[in-house]
Amino acid sequence: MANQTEITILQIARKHFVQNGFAGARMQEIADEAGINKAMLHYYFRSKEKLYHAIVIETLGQIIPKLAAALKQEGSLWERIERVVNTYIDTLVDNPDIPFFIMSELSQKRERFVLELKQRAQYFPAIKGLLMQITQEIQAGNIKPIPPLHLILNIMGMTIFPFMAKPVFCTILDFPEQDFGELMEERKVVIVEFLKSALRVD
Amino acid sequence: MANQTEITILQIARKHFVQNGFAGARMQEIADEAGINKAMLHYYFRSKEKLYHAIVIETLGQIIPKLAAALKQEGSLWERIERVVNTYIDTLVDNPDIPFFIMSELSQKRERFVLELKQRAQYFPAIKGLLMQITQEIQAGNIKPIPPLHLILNIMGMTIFPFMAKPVFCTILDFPEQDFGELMEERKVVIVEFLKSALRVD
DNA sequence: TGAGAATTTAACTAATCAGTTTAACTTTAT
DNA sequence: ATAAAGTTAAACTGATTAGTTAAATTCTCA
Repeated sequence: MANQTEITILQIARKHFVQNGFAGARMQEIADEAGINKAMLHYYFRSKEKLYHAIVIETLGQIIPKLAAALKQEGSLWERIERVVNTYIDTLVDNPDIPFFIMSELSQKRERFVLELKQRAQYFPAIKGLLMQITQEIQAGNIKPIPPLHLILNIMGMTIFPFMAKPVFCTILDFPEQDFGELMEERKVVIVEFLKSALRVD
Repeated sequence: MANQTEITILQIARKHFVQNGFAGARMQEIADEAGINKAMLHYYFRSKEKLYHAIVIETLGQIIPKLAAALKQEGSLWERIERVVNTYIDTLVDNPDIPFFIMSELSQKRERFVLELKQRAQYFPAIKGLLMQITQEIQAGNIKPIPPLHLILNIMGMTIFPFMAKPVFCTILDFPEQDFGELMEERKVVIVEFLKSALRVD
């Protein structure tokens, strides 16, 4: 179906944009690898710029709704944190080039990307809800005091960063790349336990 | 002096390569902004590829020796961790485009970059020393057991990730970008306290 | 002072690539 | 069946850009 073709194109094109940058990606090569020709590629997406933008939309669509769902569901602070960590890790194990694409967006089209984020502000209350829940738990004396923004940065950093650092990490520490997915699975437990230990009250 | 000119060119060129990718960066624009002309730019660096490579060398030189020094110095595990965290944060506050440049390297020239890292293997024993020290402290019962690789990922993630996520973080959480440096200064303390709390034994 | 290095300007080249066009062929739905 | 939409191949265009060259000017320092 056309729809399936479009999805294939978007996936392959994202790989090319990540590997070569916007200016370095070749419409001809994207078409070749997608099994269509250049005319068709323009027929579907009109221009390189519009193709790129379609990928931005697609990529945000792959992660923001899942994350918002994980945050919106009822549950204790720990259940929520666990869902967020698991959602990130599952998504990034399946789509390891997402962080690289977003970083290149932030490098090259920061303003436009931030605008795209703001248009999805509907999803953000979920994150602010998490912030509020952290504040409440601190006030109730259930977790150790910590500035909530720092806690959020800690959680996201521990969860997302390893996917970005994979090649450097594996090189410097002689860690085999094929075992990396397994290590990330371990992290689902390790991170939550680490957080619980860091935040438990005396 | 020629040397100062070269350093200026490298700084400006890195900015252009980050903002536009390798293929998208323009030798003419780099020359213009560096206050020289295109002929001079080629006179200094011979080609775009060699200029790019010079930036890789320069960038690695800005971070690896500092980090190795922070790790090599004598001291307790906590003194070392504190030095590493402070070194990263200071370097990244001063050079916020380094993470973006390295990510683009990892996206576009992963193999070559990994090779470049391996050539600096002399610096890595310092990191393995940290790993060993963690293992020893666990065995001595001074800190809570945790797989050392995960602990390293936690430290690096909490420290480095915020610099990568800055625009997303500030947008989603309505945090003013001009206060970001201050927040990172806070993190020097917050991260170490968080680690101590997470690793303290009952 | 004088030679060699550093720097500028401007024009040139060879190659590349996004996007268009045309003309033919195939599939799909009515 | 037939019209419309989907698809292909190939050639073309217009624009851009890395790298070169040559001729002139300025700087450096021995």
